[in-house]
Amino acid sequence: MLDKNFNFNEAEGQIYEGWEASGAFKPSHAPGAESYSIVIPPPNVTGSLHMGHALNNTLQDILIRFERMRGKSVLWQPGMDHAGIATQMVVERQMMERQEPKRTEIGREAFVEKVWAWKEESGGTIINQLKRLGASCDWSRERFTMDEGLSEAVVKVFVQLYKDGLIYRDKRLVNWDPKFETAISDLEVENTEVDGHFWHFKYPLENGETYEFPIKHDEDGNPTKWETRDYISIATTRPETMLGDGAVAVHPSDKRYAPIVGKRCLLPLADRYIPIITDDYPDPDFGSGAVKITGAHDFNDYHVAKRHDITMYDLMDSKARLVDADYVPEKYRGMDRFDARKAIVEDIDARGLLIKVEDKKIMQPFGDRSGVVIEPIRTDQWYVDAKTLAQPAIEAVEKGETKFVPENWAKTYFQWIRNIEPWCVSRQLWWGHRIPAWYGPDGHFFVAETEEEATKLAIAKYTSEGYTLEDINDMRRHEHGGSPLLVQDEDVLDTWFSSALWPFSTLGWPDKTPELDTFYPTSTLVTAHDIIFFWVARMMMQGIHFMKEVPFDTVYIHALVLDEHGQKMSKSKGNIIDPLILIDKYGADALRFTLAAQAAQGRNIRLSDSRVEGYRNFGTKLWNAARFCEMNECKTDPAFDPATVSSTLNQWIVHEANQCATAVTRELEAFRFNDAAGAIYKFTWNVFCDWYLELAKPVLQGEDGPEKTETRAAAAYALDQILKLLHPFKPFITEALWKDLAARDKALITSEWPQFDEALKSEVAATEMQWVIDLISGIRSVRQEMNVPAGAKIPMTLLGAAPDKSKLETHEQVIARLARLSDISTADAPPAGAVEIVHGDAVVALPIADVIDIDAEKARLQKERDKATNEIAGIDKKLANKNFVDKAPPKVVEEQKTRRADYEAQLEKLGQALARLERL
RNA sequence: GGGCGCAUAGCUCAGGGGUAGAGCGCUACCUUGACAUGGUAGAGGUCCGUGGUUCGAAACCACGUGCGCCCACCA
Repeated sequence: MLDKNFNFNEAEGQIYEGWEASGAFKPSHAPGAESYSIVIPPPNVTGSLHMGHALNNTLQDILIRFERMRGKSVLWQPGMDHAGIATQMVVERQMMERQEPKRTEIGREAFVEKVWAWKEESGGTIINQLKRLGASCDWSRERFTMDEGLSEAVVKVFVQLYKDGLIYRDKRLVNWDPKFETAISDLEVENTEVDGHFWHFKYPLENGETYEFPIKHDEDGNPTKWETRDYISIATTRPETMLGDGAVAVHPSDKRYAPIVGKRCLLPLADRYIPIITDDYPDPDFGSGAVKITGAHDFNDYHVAKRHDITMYDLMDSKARLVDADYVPEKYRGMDRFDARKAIVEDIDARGLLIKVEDKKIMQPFGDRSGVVIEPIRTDQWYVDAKTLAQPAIEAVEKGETKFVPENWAKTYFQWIRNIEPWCVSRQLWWGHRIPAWYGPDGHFFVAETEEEATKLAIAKYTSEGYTLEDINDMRRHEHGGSPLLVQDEDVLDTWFSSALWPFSTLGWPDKTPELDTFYPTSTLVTAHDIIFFWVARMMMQGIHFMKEVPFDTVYIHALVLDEHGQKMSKSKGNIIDPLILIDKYGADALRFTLAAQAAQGRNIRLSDSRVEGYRNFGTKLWNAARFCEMNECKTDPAFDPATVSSTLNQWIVHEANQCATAVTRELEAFRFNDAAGAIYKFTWNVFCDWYLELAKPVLQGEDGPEKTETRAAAAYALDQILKLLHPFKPFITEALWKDLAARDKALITSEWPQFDEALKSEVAATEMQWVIDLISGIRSVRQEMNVPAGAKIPMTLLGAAPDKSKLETHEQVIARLARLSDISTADAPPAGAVEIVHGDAVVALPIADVIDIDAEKARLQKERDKATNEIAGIDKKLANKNFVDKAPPKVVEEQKTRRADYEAQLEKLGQALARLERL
């Protein structure tokens, strides 16, 4: 006997272990089975489960369980990401807390070892959390981006792209994170508007030259007043970079500055002279119209400097301190950039060259992980030629080889990928895939899979340049102690470089494995829109380049999970809802169902506790329905054939279950998780529990016989259908019930998904049962309105034609029970003093004269009559419209006519009932 | 500056050319033998505004208003 409630805390773990132990999570490889695969978006090894993961993995698990039950050979490939910066940060922080020596003190090797140790010890908490959620990944295939196989793939890809000319080394301006002292890609920079200042400086002209600068204009913009200036006015939001100015630029059309173009001005503090040049970049209407050009510290200026061959002065070191260089005045050397800013403004002011300071909102770049201001710095880095790789990735989506769902997200994808910039992939970190490039003498470098390979390349290269082997050996022993000929690049690759390979690297590439054969391209990628650029686009590029096929058929983009006020959850806001707390409180099933039920396409999800509670209650409802079935010995009967049931009630539930299966299947196929969840919810609660079980009670609790036997089997059948259809959403409770209710040869997780079956349809039964349900509802409604005590039983008389009378007869017992009737009769004329309900073609009379309030009853009937009259008026208006009758589809016109007739009939009966009341 | 999205019940949100929906909340009644984590019955809506398309618009289109988000080098 089942307990009164599902003890999910106790059961979930056991059930999960049972699944895993049975091998249910592995692909079936059943002969002839279609394959279906999903690669998990690998969570950071440092991570713990947040609500975004919960949603993401719930949806994946729903698809996986659905397809598994549909008989496909299913692989959900799990794994984790080494998350370069994030992990390095975590371990360094930990070392600091333990007051251990710093990373730089213990050296690279020791540090990397520590990270691995940390990973073994506490990395991957999230895997266990995913298991608590019920994720049915094939854990035997778990991968890690830094494990041997995947690292091999990374090296192969890097070398191949290099050979293809799609990876190159370049010195250019890059986004530099001074906290982590590494380059980062454009995507890792977050531009945020902050309060800043706009400083206006005077740069004095060389040799005290002067010019007339217009300061007033008439309506037509012609200057009316001039002043004599011996300087050019520039404005900047970043005064500290002025030391690196190589020029001042104005727009060629800017007449104000025409007299001084080509001349030079003094760069204050630096005491250098720099040219005044023209370029299209300055906007004459902004600021003073003159822009200082700092080629080495600003992306715009960089391009201007390149165009005009203007000297770039590198001002900052890796920590964004001013460098020790002859072009930096001694005073500022070694100063932090912000200290330098302050000092420079003061010094400019002291020289009388500060015109004014304005407050100004400025867009400032921040490192997405470090949170510090990003500094554009010139460095040597490795770049991927993303533009070339992007081409086929664009075409693949254009041609529909990969589809976005909702398709709108394809626009976002296109917008970015069509304007893609070179991707900086090198990071000055220690935790990650080391770049397979080796440097040798004379500035040569060699890209190869191994040092041995690189050495061969080097020897060939140096030999070709005329060096003898002996020379090379000399070079090898160049320094005392024998420095090696080649030194490997110190840098590692961007984490996303390895995650871009995830769909094929996890399946065994570069080896030709059966898994690659079977499961690539993967079927569906489930992810949120915030990593379309970081991840989806890059997987598309790498997947197509290396596999010659797109990595997935469909990219399903789900919503972001927000808090109940619509705010993005974040630690700093303190509004994080921890999925594990919800799981403890309401069970994994409840959380999963909530997320699925709210996962409408193209919307954010606002999560609230009450919703989760509601869907936990749904589980309890199901549990108790099952308990009822158990108590009434509704056992699954293998010999039961739903197509041959004889009672209308059973035909109806079979029909409804079939309809529900069709709906759930259709909605899941279309990734409409919310509609799928809604369909099974309604069927379970509003059809099976509210009506079927109630209607079946008289039979189940009545005398033994064929009808009772059939009903028991039908109830068990319907319940089994529910368990199956609900299983992807609520795997634990359904599996528990499946196991408890009957001895089965298969666990629910591997049972067969209900398929639509034409033979199970029964519109006749559906119509008949709807009549019964409406009748009962109608009587209940009137009872309530007339304040008939809930416990009181009252008689009822039906006035109607033969078909209605026959229906009434069939279902007399349940109607009496559910509507609380003492006696049911039929008649041709209504009894006196009765409340009358118009029900289809019939009239239901409840002779409760002694309890009814005549006026209230009149009011009720009048209200209904008014409603019917209004409806008829509305329909008449339509039907009177010639255009409507002519142009609307005949079906719609017919519909309106039928509706009108129905209301008309109702109106007539209501009129008669009112007339009878008048006579009382 | 470009791009995307959203305005429907008190709250959170589905839906979608003809008849307005869910969950939660609210009101009244009900400890009836599966379930009070429940049952029954209710109240509650100018579907943001304006114009257009259409026989018909809450739905489609345009504009407006308000609110989000993404991308972007205005110093």
